[in-house]
Amino acid sequence: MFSATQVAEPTARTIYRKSFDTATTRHATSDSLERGTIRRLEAKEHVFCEGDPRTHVFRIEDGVVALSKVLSDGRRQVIDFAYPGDYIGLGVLRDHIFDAQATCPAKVRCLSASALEQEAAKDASLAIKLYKAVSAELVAARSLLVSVGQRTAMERLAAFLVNLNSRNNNTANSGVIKLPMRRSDIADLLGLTIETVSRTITKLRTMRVIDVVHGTEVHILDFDRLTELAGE
Amino acid sequence: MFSATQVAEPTARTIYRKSFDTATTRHATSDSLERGTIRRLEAKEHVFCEGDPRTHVFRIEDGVVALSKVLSDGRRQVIDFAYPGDYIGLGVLRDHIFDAQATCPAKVRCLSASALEQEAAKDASLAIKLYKAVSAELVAARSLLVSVGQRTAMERLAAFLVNLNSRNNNTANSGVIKLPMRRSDIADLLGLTIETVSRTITKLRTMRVIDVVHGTEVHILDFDRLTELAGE
DNA sequence: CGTTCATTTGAGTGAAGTCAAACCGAGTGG
DNA sequence: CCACTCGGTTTGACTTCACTCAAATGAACG
Repeated sequence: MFSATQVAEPTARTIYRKSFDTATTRHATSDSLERGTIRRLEAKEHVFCEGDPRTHVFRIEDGVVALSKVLSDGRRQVIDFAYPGDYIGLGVLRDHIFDAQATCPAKVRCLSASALEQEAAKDASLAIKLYKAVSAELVAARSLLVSVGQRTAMERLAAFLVNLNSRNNNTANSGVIKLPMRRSDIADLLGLTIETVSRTITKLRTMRVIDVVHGTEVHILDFDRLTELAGE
Repeated sequence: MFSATQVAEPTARTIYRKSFDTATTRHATSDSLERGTIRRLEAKEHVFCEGDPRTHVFRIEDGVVALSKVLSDGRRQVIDFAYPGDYIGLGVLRDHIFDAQATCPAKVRCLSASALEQEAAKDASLAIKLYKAVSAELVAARSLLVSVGQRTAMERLAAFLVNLNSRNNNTANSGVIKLPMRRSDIADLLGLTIETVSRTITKLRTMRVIDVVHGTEVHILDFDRLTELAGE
């Protein structure tokens, strides 16, 4: 809604999980995905805003960036949380149609969108990586849509925690989920209010399914029950 | 939930609007997008089901196909309506994770997913077409997510009608929107119940914003008011 | 230790859901 | 041609889950 004045280099759409598996990335030409300057962001700072020209694609290096759409009356839908390794700003549109905002101190690598495009036009393997990355984002978006459209507050929260847990599992294994974002970010992701998110977390605690430390760290006490609550 | 026994050739994810602009499609190699047998479907028949191996990609030739996810307790979220020219079944996963079901008699062209993949690996321009197509799907999915997560029943319905209208505008210009699907399909798309959809349509009629003929044809009487009601 | 920002908790309300019944063509067959 | 069925839609009465408004609590910081 404000800040983010110095929008150094804005770009497109967020790539999701496993975006560009880095193993196969170290290729002849496609190291355009590796170059690029690092930009540091503080919590709440924008990477780019809706309407900005999409000049860059960003890879998250550290922290979390929320992609969101804000309606004219202030209602806000978070579309996705981008974690380290994920890309944001991919897509075909000239301008951004979402805001991208760090939920905590973060670092992003800035990649030239036009350079990426030109290279992809010549290098099918890079183009396919982009394709796969966006496809993964699509799966994530649709999965969230199912939650928001059909599930209860409890189911949405449980599914959210299970999802976050499986992401983190890829790196450090777990039962512990860091929540590096505000309740309002979670609420806006799940199509709920902060009060409902808070009450639901409290209920999960009294049910002894999770434990919460400092409000930002969730310990899963009963994983089976949690996945059960997530429904389907 | 049943039928669709003869799943001739299942495949991946639905490509959205403007998928593969056909103008540039008539290329050297990429006519793999043009070949392929036609399959006829009756209303409610499945093109493929969740869990089917993703062997084919389909282009809608006629009619409308709904992509949806059905939860174990029967709740259903429609993810997208695919119209003629749209693709369904694109993506990177081995199996389908959604159902695809004709909402009315329809025709689809069946394209081999593996052939498409192999060709894309050699032909950057085809790979980029796939990338653009999936990107467009992503925009559509996220836009729907904003509706379902933040908007009221009235706003969702109005936005849905405006969206359908702009699709049809590309062909025959209008003010008239055909609804070649049941109320339940619309309800499941918007995360509402059929009763709420019905009541909301009735309200739009009494407000003289739209008129409905035979329940399947919407005449827009006050387009400005409708877009206003869609909010943002 | 007071200010600020985020979260939690409480009490009451409302938009959309549920359950149930009526309505409305489009077949179909007596 | 009419009676009946059948799937889909509309309308009505009531309920509920999540929202709103409001206040209390807690954590971080100067």
